[in-house]
Amino acid sequence: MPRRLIKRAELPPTAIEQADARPEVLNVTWAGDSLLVVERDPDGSTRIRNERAPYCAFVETLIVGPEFARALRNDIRVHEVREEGKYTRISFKRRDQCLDICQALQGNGMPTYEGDVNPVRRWMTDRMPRLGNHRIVYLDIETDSRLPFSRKEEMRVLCWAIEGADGVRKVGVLEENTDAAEAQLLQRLLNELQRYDLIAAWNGDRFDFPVLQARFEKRRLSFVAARWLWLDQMVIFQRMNMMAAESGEEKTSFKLGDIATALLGEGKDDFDAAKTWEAWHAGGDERRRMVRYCVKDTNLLKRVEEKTGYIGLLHTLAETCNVFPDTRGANPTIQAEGFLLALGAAQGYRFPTAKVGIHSEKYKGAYVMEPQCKGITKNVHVADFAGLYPSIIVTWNMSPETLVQGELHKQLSDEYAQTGKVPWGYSYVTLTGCFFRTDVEGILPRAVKEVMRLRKYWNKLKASLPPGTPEWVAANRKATAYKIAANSFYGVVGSPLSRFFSRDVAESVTQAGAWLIIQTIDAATARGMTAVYGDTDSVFIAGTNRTEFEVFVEWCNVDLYPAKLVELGCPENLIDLAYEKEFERVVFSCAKKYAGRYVHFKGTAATADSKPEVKGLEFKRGDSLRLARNFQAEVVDLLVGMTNGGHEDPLTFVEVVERWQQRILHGELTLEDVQLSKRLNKELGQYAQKVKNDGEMGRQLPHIEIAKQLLARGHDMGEGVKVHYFIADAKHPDGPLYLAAEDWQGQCDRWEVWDRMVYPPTERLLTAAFPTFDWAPWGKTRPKMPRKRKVKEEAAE
DNA sequence: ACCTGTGGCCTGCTTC
DNA sequence: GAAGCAGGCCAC
Repeated sequence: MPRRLIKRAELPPTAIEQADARPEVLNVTWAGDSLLVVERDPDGSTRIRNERAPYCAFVETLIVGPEFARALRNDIRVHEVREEGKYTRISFKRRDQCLDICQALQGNGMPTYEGDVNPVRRWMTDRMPRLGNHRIVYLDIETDSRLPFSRKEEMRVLCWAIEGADGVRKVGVLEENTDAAEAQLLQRLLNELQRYDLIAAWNGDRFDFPVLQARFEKRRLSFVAARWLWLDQMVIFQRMNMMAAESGEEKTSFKLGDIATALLGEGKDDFDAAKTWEAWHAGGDERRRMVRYCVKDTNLLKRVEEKTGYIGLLHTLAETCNVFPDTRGANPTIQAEGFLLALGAAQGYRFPTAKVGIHSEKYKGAYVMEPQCKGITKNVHVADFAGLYPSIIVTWNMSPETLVQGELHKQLSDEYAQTGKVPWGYSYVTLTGCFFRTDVEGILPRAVKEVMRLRKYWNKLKASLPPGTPEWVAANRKATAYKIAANSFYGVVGSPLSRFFSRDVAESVTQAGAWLIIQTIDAATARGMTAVYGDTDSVFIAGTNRTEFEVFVEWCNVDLYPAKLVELGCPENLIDLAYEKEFERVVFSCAKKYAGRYVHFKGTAATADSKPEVKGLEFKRGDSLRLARNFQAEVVDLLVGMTNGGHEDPLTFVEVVERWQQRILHGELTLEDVQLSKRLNKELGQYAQKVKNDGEMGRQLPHIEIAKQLLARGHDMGEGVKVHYFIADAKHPDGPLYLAAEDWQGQCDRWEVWDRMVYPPTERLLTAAFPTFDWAPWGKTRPKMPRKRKVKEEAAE
């Protein structure tokens, strides 16, 4: 069996990607029964036009037959019936009628296709328009600080600042505290925005955009939101940065000031944003400072983009997936839907109408091995599967429509049980018992292959260009966009809310992966090596050397997998194990938590400034104490650091532990040292609240209780907000006392900070590295409380 | 039309 | 102190 079937990287991209002379489409929005289409002609003129919203469903031409087609044409709800080859398109006058008829046809055993597709997506899929080259503008506004966000309708806008990607800056300041002056201020903003197509603001979806919308309406300005794409730059930063963040410190805050400081080495202007009203009211220098602060913010937004290129990448992804680069277009489901519907349409394939209200049991996921080694383990070799899930999808030809179901599945299972051989024409997944037909290529494997082909094309082009040039950056973005798209397919198949959901397919993907790892571990063990760890797509092997392990990996690729996959009926083989790195030493705290230092990474020898690899430890977590992170970082450095590391005497670490213990119990502590940060992942009201057995309301988690307090003080405490707090007194008579960070007075519960928050994470790591040494005694610093007297004794007095 | 997935560790709260 | 639950964040 050939190891590689895809050799099409030389071919040019599809026609979709080639430049054309059609108008650029900047935005399409669904309003009532029409679509608002924003377009720009080659001469640069922009216009908004109305189109009838397309409400369509497809049926199979062969099944529907000419007579039923006639009946449909005579139905008053039907606008048009058109045969388009294999499928017949039925257009409806209203969306609810389209959905009703789909359900009725489905009930009568006539399958319908794509009947639930949103009209904007329908339009995009039918047209495959040329995505506009959106002119980007960064925006920030300052509003009356005396009002909370919940009263945005009454919240006067005090000033605005915009900066185009081209560097053009404009500012507007409220002249006087009157409605007329504000109307004038906002009208100027609207005029300036006409030159742009995409508006980016930090936290824009939760603040700037809704406030502006509310104020435009309040001041009765004529305003069509659909003219622009609205992009919350913070949301895409969070999404794209998730993959890149190195330490926990970077994750504690998504405030623009903190991000800019970390990224650009320069934060926001020194100005208290909670005092905008006072600053505006004072006028003069105070007011000018507020305006400067606002201008600086928009400039930071622009520079964050120049540094990260995330909006540029989003635009490329949007182009690739036939969606718009706004906040919504950053969702993987939206991207995958856009890509798959477009690919299906181009290849004459339509997807079944999505069923509503499916909810399903969770399915089994990846294989994670308990670490099999204690202490400091030397010379551990790591191999992983390249693009595991996409390659499984192609190798087994897994797709919702190639999955064998019902009676045939039973027949094939019986046949397999009797003969011990996978029936011809099908592939088999051992751990789920699912079969996939292999006589036709599934739409999902087809999509994965197309994405892989295009990724190769752009990578090859990138390699031919001088690094850093605009052409190189563009090719790099294209390649990255395709990689992201390829990885999102599996998640979308596993999501019950997506139209491509198939529990069996998703579980077969993960279980084929688990099976592959287990085969690999078994083979390594049979050769006398020791598998010490593995997670999803990786194996960690000790008791071998570099040459032997290289030979083993090659043998897996050339012999082991091909033979096993033929037995399972796989039509091709994209499975590829790659030797990634060797750890000189590695310490496992538990599954998903370890630290190690390299001998080499992908063949390149580690140098004195190579950083150790740290996974999952509190050092990497944004919700741990800074003191806990710094303490653990020092211990990690002594354990596995390149220049300071390599210590193997526990007493070296005892000194460090005692120094940190003294510092925390007696030294100076700042708020930043001891505060915890946790996100609100729901609206405050959505959190479960229990009633205790005694009838009182139970306590909620500290960050939720604190968030309620802050809300009462007028802070915005919506979903996504990070709550900062600290432990003031763990032994307070009314139960543990947590306080909001803003209530910091320089005091906290030092014993609690050390015993419960700072020491345990590192204690676990030390115990993992030196299992025979007792690390517990350093963790009990709180003095014993005088024993509480029993109520009886008290009463007797 | 809020919404990619599962596996795993850990904390805080309540009850037994 | 153990067990069960909610919730957050991380590995993949």
